[in-house]
Amino acid sequence: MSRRDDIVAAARGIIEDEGADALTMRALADRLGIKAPSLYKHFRNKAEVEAAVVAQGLAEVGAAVSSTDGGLAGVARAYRAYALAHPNLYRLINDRPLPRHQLPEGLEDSAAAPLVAVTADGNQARAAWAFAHGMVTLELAGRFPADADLDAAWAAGVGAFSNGGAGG
Amino acid sequence: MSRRDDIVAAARGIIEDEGADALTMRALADRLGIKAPSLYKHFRNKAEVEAAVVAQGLAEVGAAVSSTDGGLAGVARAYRAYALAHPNLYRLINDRPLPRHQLPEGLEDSAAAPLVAVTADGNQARAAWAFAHGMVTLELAGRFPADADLDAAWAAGVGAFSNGGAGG
DNA sequence: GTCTATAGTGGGATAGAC
DNA sequence: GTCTATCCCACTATAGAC
Repeated sequence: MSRRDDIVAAARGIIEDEGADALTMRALADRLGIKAPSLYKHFRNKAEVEAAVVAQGLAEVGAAVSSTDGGLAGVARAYRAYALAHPNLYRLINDRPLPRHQLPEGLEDSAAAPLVAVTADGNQARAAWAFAHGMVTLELAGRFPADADLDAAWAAGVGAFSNGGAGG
Repeated sequence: MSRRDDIVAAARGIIEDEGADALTMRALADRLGIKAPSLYKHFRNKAEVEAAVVAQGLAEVGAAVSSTDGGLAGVARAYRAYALAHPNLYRLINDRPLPRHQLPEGLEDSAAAPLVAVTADGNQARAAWAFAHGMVTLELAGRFPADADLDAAWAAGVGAFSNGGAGG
C-alpha cells in the first residue's frame, strides 16, 4: 500500500501548491514520474484520490484543535492557524460537500469533538464553527479590507461566544 | 447595450440553475440561440461576463439587507434568505476574490453598509459577517448534521453578537 | 506496476466572411 | 451582430502489451 500513500502525498502536494483545481490525473502522474493511466491501477478514479486527501486533512485539523488548552480561544487560534498554513487544503475540505461514504468511520465526529467540548451545546458549537469558518474563508478569499484588524475581529467573535448565551 | 443585458441575464440563469462551473461560453451562447464566437463582440472574455453577474448579485444582496428594520437579527434573516434563495449566485460572489477592478465604484461598500449600521464597530461587523457567511456556506455545502436545528444556531450567533462585546 | 495508444468530451478564444 | 471554420488546449478513462 506504500504506492497508494505516495500517490496521496503527491496529490496533496499539488493541491497545497496550486489549489484543488490543479489536481489532474496527468499532473499527479507527472509529479510521480509515471503516466496518468498507471494511477488507475491504484485508485478507481480521481474522486477517490481526492477523498483520501480530504481524510488526511480532516484528521490533521482535528489533531490541531485537540491539542490546545485555552478553551474556545485556544481552539479558534489553532483552527485559524491550520487553515492559514494550508489554505488550499482547507478549502478542499470545507468548501464542498464531504465525501462521507469514502471517509473512515467516525473521522468527522472526532474532528469536531474539541470544539464541542468547549461550547455549551450543539447550537453554540455550530454557531462558533460558522464564525471561525467564515473568518477563515473570507480572509483567504481576500474579502476583508486590507487595513482591517483581523486579530481584533477574531477576538470580537471569540468574546461574543464566550460571554453570550453559552452560560458562562 | 440591451444585448449586453441579455447576455448577463442568460449567464446568471445558467449560474443559478446549474452552478458557476456550468457557465461556459458555449452554454451561454446556446441559451441565447447564437454561437459562442458571437459573444466576444459584446464581452472581452468570460471573466468579464462573470464580473457583470457578480455586480448584479452584490447589488441585490445590499438591497435585500437594507430593507429590514430588525437590527442585527433582521439583517441576518435577510442575508440568510437571499443566500438560500440564490445559492449558486451567493457562492459565485463570496467564495472567491471579488473582481474589484471590474465592479462599479462604491458597490462593495454600499452592500456592506446595512450591516455596519447595526454593529458597534468594524470588528463586530466583520465578526458578524463571518458568522453569517459561515452559517450560509456550511448550510449550503451540507456540512451540518441533518438533524441540526439551524434556526437555533442562527439565534445563538445573533444573540452572541447582540449581547456580547458590542458595548453591552 | 508501468507502458503506449486511443477514445471521447469539453473548454476558451480567434480569423475572416457576410 | 452573427456566422463558419478552426486552433490549441486539457481532461477522465479504458484496452491491451510488457
